[in-house]
Amino acid sequence: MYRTHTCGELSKESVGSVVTLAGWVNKRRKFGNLVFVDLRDRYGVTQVVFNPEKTTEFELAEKLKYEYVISVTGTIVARDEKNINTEIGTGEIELLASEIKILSEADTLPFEIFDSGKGEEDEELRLKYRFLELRRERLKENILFRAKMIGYIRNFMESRNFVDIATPILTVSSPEGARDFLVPSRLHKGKFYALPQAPQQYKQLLMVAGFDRYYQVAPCMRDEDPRADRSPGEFYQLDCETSFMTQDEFFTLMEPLFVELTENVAGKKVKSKPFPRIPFREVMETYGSDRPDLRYELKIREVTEWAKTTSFEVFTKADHVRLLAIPGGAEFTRAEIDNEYTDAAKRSHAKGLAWMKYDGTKFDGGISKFFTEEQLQELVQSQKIEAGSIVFFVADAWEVSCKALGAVRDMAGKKLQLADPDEIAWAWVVDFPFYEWNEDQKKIDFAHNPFSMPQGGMEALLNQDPLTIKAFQYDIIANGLELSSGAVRNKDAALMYKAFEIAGYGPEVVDKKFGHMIKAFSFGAPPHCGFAPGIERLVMLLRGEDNIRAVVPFPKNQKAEEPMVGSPSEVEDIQLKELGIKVDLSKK
RNA sequence: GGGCUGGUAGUUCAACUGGUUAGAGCACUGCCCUGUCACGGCAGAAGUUGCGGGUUCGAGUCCCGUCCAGCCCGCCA
Repeated sequence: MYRTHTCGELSKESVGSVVTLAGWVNKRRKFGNLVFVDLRDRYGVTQVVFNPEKTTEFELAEKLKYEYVISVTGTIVARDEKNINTEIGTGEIELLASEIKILSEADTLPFEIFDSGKGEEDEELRLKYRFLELRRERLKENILFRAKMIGYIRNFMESRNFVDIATPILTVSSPEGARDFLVPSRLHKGKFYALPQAPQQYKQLLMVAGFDRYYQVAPCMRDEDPRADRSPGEFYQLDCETSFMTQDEFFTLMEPLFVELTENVAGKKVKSKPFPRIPFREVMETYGSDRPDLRYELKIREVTEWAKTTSFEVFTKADHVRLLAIPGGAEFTRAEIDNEYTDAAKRSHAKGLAWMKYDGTKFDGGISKFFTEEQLQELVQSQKIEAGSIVFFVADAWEVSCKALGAVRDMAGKKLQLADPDEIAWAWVVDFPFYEWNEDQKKIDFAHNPFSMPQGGMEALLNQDPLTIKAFQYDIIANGLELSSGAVRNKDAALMYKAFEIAGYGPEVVDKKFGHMIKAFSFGAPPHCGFAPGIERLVMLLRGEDNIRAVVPFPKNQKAEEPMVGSPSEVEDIQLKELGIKVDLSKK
């Protein structure tokens, strides 16, 4: 028998019993005639003591090195009062060893498992030895949390009559959306399957089929470049869809899941219940982002009217002038303002970032000299500027004036540590625009999913300025992350043809691309809506991680490679031949 | 595809304006140690400073090129 107990479960109650533990040598402390080993497994750490008077295998114990795998039999003894270790769960006892088996030796490690809290090793190295990094506490806990969370989600979904249905992995390529991963077909040379970017069409077909409530922890594959919060290549979604529910009913159905995950699984606080439902336009104008961190206030305000009364040309000529006053920001240095905040604003396409500081009686620095005393006092009164604030301005088109200050808001929130790490501020963003103006092609485009239901239906499509039509399209956001988009779907053929017509697509295009969907909808389709929160983002959010690779067991690097197994790789010529594929690596 | 930051021992970092033999912690090797828990002590081994070229009496440090990594933009609901 390799073990009778795990390294995390023994306590004072077990004193006197003979047990066998197995695990890895986490730490080892040698004295001449006494060896201590911290034995680690998935469940915890137990101290093992080797005393030459109690074991005939002391020489073996002296050979133990980091990460050897051993099995030790001995007696559980209580530690003396002064030797109790309160840092570990099993700190009141130790295993006095009599017998030891070395199950596996370990080479010198590329990095230490026991985390001494210094800097992090190069990520390339950690990915190459991911199986070692996964032994570390933080990563191990993230992976265990992920499993626990998915288990909780399944229970929640099942208890509400959702049915777990698997949809195809080998499916069909579609030109819109993200770039597809392709899989060549052997039986149909020259043809390709595509890996699903999301099971969007299948889940709608399941609604037509009458399954009523569907869910799946679904793998999604997209061949796009990664970001810190975006996995290269593949990720998972809690994909779900419901029939016969309005948008508000759907929110009410799903909200408890996020509350419970926050409170029961992660042990954190939910900032506001029920979750705020903020229209897109309002969230943009107030926070400068469609996924703001709502744990802190810092609201952007429009001051275009005030700006017109000044003689500062940058302001009087602009379509929109907005400001963001940051209490405490008067402390910002010139270098911070110029390099960090201005840079953030410019990345959001602002031409510049104007600022001035307010000490409670007067404004100083930046653009303050362009305004009269009366104009400044009016600003203090109307915007309730607090003493010690810095006031940032962006004068530009609507979107830029919002987004640039949103980027400034993000940076201030991070630098001033305005967010409580133990709090999750959930919210629904609703009323996304159905269409948007494509400046490059000078035409109207779908803003998001063309299958969303336009608010106002056919009436709106026929009579309203398309750019003012809203969709039953929503996001669930938290702490600056977008967890998911979702929508009430458009299941009406006439509505769909009209919606596409406005975006410049004739019925033949719709039929070619989506004929199978329209056909399905023509045989009795229930009204339906859903969403698909990202699993990795949920874990990141609930664990407070800011890199997606910290919550994925075997992630790909920035170039979408997996250094450990060496994917992607070349394949045998015979494999290519079977597929009728020739590789041409010449440029262009 | 573009921008920013970085690349020094197995690893994490240091080396002031160019200046002796490139240092330290952890890991590794050997020895000492019976109550440690980031144990301690003594000794030791460990480096093509990413790579190539240049400037210089002298380059880890300056210049040019190149490769690699992370983050950001593009892209991605």
